[in-house]
Amino acid sequence: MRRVATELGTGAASLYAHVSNKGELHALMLDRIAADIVVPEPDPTRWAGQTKAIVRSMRDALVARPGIAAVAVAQIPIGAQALRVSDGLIAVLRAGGLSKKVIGFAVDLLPLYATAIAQEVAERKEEHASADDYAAVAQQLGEFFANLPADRFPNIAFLGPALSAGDREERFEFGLDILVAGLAAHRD
Amino acid sequence: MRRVATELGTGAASLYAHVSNKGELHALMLDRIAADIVVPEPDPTRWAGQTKAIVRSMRDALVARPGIAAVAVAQIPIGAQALRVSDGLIAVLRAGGLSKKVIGFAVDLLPLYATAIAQEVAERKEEHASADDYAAVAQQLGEFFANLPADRFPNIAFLGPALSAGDREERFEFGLDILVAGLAAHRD
DNA sequence: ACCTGAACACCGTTCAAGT
DNA sequence: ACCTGAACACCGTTCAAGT
Repeated sequence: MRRVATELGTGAASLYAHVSNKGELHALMLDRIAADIVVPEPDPTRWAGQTKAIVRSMRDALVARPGIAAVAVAQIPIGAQALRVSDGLIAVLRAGGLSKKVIGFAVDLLPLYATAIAQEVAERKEEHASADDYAAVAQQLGEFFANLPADRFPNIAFLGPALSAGDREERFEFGLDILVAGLAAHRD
Repeated sequence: MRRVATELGTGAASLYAHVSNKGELHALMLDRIAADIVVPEPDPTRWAGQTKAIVRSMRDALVARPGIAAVAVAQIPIGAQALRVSDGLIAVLRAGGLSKKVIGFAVDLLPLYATAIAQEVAERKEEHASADDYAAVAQQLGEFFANLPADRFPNIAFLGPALSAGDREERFEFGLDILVAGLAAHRD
């Protein structure tokens, strides 16, 4: 609140004439950010790809503002923009032929995934700020796993490099694949 | 740090003789908590159920300590207990016949889900502390969606009560179903 | 109705000083 | 080697006082 106020050229106390607390400001910020999320015109033949595109867009909108993902977890989004996105997501899932029940759950599950991934990115970025040493940390972690006692952790040893394979993007896309494949499997 | 120190009968400064900062304390706490997570003896015929059981156990361990889930997002767990759990999870997924590549990704994705769900529970609990009015809030939210203009949000309107159907447990189990079904679909 | 300065009740961390 | 009190640099929020 103090930093926001400073940015606006006032004191923190002045903000309380416009929002009742930090939570309300967060909710307003989140809905503004939701305006960036792109929802496509539903196409029944491409529902899986369209669903993925929406979740990607959600993640991008959150990742672009470090810190906001942590705020998103605490909120059920009911602003105008959030409703637009929810409606668009439901439209795509309907086009995919999913049942009402599955859609009702998926409309929570998919944003949860986007938020969790975005938060992970933001939180880890805090630790080792520069993107160049992300690879260095990843390699260091790989070495740590490789040097673990194989008799105590035989399955970690079995997995080997596969445990730390792939960058952030690949891992995100894998999760997206899993989720959409799982939704497809739940079609009646 | 101040509260922990008070609980221990000292001042906050004393803690810095044992941990270098709050993050290190969090890491230690997280590994302690991981001791509660139960991993079964792998049974190839029941890998899906066993995978679900581990994720449930992860969520339970986190939900039992409000606030710790938010901490878990920022950390790659490499303590002794976390490694035990990872090894056990990999063992079950191996028994399920998943490929190394899929296991390597799944060993991140499944804890991410447990953590995200646990955080949601903790964060929302802060808002409306008593569990009795959880149902009240849920109903209020259902009414809010029901009263939305159907011409502006036709897909939300189409979904109707399905949008807010199911309690927290059902929604968690649905996500678990989706994830495990998605993993099963990725078997080569 | 909106804004302000000052204060209140908090934080995590550091550091010189103690044993 | 371990502990301490005091201080530093922060927080979000309230409230009487101003316009």
